[in-house]
Amino acid sequence: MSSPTRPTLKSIARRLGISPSTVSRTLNGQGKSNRISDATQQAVREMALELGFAPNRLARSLRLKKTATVGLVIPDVSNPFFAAIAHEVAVAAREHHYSIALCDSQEETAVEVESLESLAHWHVEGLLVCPVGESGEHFRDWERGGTPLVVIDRVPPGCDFPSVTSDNRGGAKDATRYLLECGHRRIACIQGIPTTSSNEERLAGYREAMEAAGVQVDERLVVGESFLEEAGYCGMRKLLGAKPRPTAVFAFGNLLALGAMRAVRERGLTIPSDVSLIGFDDYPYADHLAAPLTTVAQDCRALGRRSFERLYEAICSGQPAERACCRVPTTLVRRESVRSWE
Amino acid sequence: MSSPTRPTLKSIARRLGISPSTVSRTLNGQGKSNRISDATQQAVREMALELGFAPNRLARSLRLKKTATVGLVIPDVSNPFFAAIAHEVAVAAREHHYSIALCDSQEETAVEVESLESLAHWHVEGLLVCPVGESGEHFRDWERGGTPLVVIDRVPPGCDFPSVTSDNRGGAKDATRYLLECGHRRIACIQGIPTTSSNEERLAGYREAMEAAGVQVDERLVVGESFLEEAGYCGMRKLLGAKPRPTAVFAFGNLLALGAMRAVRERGLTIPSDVSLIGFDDYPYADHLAAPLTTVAQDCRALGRRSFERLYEAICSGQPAERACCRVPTTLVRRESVRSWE
DNA sequence: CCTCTTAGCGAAAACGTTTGTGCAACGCCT
DNA sequence: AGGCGTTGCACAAACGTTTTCGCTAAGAGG
Repeated sequence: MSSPTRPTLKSIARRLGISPSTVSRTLNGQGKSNRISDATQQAVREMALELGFAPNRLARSLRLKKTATVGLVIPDVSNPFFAAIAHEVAVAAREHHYSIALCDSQEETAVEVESLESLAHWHVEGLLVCPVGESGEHFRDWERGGTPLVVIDRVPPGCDFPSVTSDNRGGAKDATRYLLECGHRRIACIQGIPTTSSNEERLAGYREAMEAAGVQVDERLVVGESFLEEAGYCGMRKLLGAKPRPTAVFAFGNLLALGAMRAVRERGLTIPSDVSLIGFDDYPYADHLAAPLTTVAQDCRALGRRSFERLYEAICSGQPAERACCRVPTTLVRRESVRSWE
Repeated sequence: MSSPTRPTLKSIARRLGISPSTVSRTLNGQGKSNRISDATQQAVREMALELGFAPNRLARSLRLKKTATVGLVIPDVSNPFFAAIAHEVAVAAREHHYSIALCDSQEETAVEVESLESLAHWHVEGLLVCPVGESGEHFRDWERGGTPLVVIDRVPPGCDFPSVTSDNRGGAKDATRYLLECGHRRIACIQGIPTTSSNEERLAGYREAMEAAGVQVDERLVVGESFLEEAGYCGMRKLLGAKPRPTAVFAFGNLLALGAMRAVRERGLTIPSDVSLIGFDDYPYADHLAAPLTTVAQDCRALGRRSFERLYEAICSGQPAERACCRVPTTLVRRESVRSWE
């Protein structure tokens, strides 16, 4: 009872007493060019409809060497930032009649490696990946396959695939400059995974702005080593213990900011009167927080869409996408988590 | 240069001067049972390693009639609630060596229908779907295919597939009772899509609690018709305009609560002094909101995991999963968005 | 009546696997 | 020497498509 064996080209052909090729051609709109009579075409279409025929895409893909599928590898889909990217990719893929195979690498490089292999087995036509970022060795293997790949958000060290990322340096620079303009001088930052490009760029932007303003960076004030909430919490605890305490903190990720807020709160302090905070990434809730969060908003939708489109072009052209990095601008959205000193 | 044609069973066989079947058997660990000599097996394995052989899962699936893939259809992956489910499903799938094909139905039934079709073409072995919920007609077609399907969160009208949902009625009852205990009597609610089971159940729980407390439900105080943020906003605006104004509002979704907060804020009012608010769904940010949100927390992880596991069992057993609905308990997390009247 | 088009379709190979069956060659027993 | 069991592998079909090539029959032209 379970499987009434879906109809196939063959079964349709058999019922009509014709050959599978004829059925295939009509159903693919090649009836005219192959001189299938209108009568036959009619019959085929009717029968297909009646039986609810759906072509087996496995067989089709095998034959055509085209799967119309792209892989999407994401460190954690439940992170709103990545979720937004995934959403946009899914929408774009649908528009182009592509399917997407999703893997959640759980922020672990080992899982990421495994995911890449799995997707290779499925012969996806292209790969979109937000790398965990610690290492990029395993991407070498992928490269040999000749399947296009586009990296999103974080570029792992030693990886020169085409990428789509936010303008991290610019964003961080804007944020830091803003803090400086507000009169802050002891500005700390809680960074993410230090080896990732996005982190490095943000750090660079931070340093650059500090330097331009002629204020020395106190190295004890740059803390953190992962993008997770816990790291934000620990980082902020450490910073609050420092003396003199920094007057402003720049958190390099949404989860980091969240953890930082938890630490501040736990200490009985308030933002921004006791300490100012700026985050990276925006989200709908930011507006309603106890201290509405000033943050460097990334355009997740653009990230998702642009990356899919670059990949799609590469797939269609048969060429790997241009190695160049595509930068999506960020915008500083000013809310109320930064205190102004005059 | 693009495609150096990945190695196949055949190519390995040719190089070694043996037959593809032998290669297949060794690589599948059936060497012993098929009396392939150790020498041959050695040679095969080495060659496979050297060429970086990866079996073509399309061909494999075609032959085996097993794709080791499940479809996941979600109304909006960027919604934290669904994102959490997706994450958990992805993790569970990986543990069972299953791949997942993702579709975002964009909260539109038409897209959902299309997604189902697409996934059927791919011959996924099972389907997990969080339905948009307006209608369940199109699920009938799926049923004929004999492929197991599990519905998550919302059960559309007239759909009797196995499902995994939160204990919506219980959760809503708890929340309403809590409001009553706090002394509220004029309690409004902003509902989501009225035809969905989750909405109906929440509404039922609300009514039940009200009735049990002997307070009449004022029908003008139940507003709303979608789960989107905008609906929450409009709903709250309407409620704030009512006279006498309700003292408490129960929003049936996370986005609804968000929209409601926006409306309150815009009106220059505060939660909970001017109006109390309870939400449905929990999220990490709730703690840090201006008025830390009291909410009925759903166990998204359990929802995701349980649904995958039910599906997996159905797949393995060859039977469709039990029609019964699996209920995941909710917990009321009390924060500070509800004012207590004595 | 013979050839040439052209319309209309079928046969078969191929994509890369898996698997049931067949079949040599070898050793062993009687 | 003949029979038998075992070892070690090859052949071929099948999964459901797509596509190249070619075939037949009818009509047109001479």
